[in-house]
Order: sequence, then C-alpha cells, then structure tokens
Amino acid sequence: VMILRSRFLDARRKRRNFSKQATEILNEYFYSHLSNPYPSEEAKEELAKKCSITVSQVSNWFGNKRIRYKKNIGKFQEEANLYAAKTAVTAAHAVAAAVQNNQTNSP
Amino acid sequence: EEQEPQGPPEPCPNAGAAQTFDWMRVKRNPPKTGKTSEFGLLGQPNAIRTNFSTKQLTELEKEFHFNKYLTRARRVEIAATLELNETQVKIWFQNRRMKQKKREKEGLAPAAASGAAK
DNA sequence: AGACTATGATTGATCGGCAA
DNA sequence: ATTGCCGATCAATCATAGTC
Repeated sequence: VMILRSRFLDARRKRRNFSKQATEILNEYFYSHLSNPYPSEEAKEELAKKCSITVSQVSNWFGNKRIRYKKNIGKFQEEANLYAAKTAVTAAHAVAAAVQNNQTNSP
Repeated sequence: EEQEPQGPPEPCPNAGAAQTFDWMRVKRNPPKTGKTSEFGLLGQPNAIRTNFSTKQLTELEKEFHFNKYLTRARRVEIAATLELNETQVKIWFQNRRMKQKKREKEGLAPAAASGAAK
C-alpha cells in the first residue's frame, strides 16, 4: 500500500539530538531514580529548564528511556554503572564536606 | 498464565547494580479494540495497533474541527461510515483533544525568549 | 557512499482515578 | 453499576542523526 505516511505533514519531525550536557542531566536523574524513574510535573519542568528543552521533550525522553531500558537492561548496564559512579562521587564530596564541617570535634 | 506472583530465585548475580524494579515488569494488555482478525472464532489475541487510513483520519479531523466532543449518535455514524469501532472513534477524539491541548500549551511558551519571532 | 544503530517524536490504545 | 473523559504512560513505528 502506498501508505506513504504523511511524510509531508510530519515534516516537523526534523529532530535534533539534545546537547551532550542535556542528555547528561537527564541520565543522571534517570539512574539516580532507577527504582521509580517517573519525574513529577514539577521535576519535569525543572529538568526542562536545566536542559533547555520543553517539558514534552522531557516526557518523551523518559518515556523512550524507560521502554528501551527495560527492553534490554543489559545494554544499559555500562551506562548505569557510569552514572551510578558519578552520583556516588557527588555524594562522597558531600560527605567529605560534612566531615570537614564537623572536624572541629574530636573524639 | 504468564503471571509471576513471586520470583525470589532471581538469578541476578549482578554485583552492585541493576535490580529489577516493578516498573520494568509492567506489561500492558494487548489491544482489545482491534479486530479479532475477522475470524471471530479462534482465540488469536490479534488486535494489534490499528493503522488508520488517510481517509479515516481526514474524516475524523474534519469532524473534530466541527465538534471537539462527540454525541453518542454522531459517534455511531462516524464509526459506521469509517468502519471503525465506536471505541476507536471515542479514543481517537480523546487523544485528539489531548494533542490539541498540548499544542496550545507549547505554542505559547516559546514566545518568551523574545517578543518577536526570528 | 551505504548499512546499521541511536534517538526524538508520533500515536492507537491501556491504566487508574474521578465525575456524571 | 456503567460510561466517558482526563492525564500519564505504554509500545510499536516512523524518520532522521550519528557511527563505522
């Protein structure tokens, strides 16, 4: 069939990949909330602002990410570890700072 | 049948990573609205995503422009004319309304960058 | 240059909650 | 109790961008 989709009507599909930085932010959120990667409307707005994209795009990104992730968890293992490590480092820094603060106390 | 109430013996020897959370196990039931492969009998859980023809979409779009909401009578008419279930017509309008709302919402925010486009 | 993969967007249909 | 709508999401697919 000449189901020649509305190739013309969907011209707006001129997709553009998100910036490396935006993807970085989205992945950080995704992997740090892997137990429930469903950002609230507020969280989506915040992410959208940080990534300079629309809220819909944030929704699309999470929708695609969730589906593709569970479709083949193994394929994302590497990426998952990468971001897990990244957040771990961030957390470590926070802890280090906290320790610095309480350093005045000595047992 | 494929329901797995519990699966403790999870052979997931992964060190420190990737657990299988509930959201990863979510499975949607197959579409019921799709035709039963027009073979009525036989339990082939056919019903795959229906592909609306350009003609059907054109009619639906035309009707939507006329009325954002359908009356039962109109829905029956449309469904018969386009050879679709009433449910499919109903769902189409629902999705169409959401699409409209999304477009209106996004079609106004971008104007914040600068008063004039370009 | 062409095949293959990654990724953003679209959309028919489902899920849960709420109202009539 | 039944039915429609909303908002969010799913899941499959489209079309393009990026990689080799």
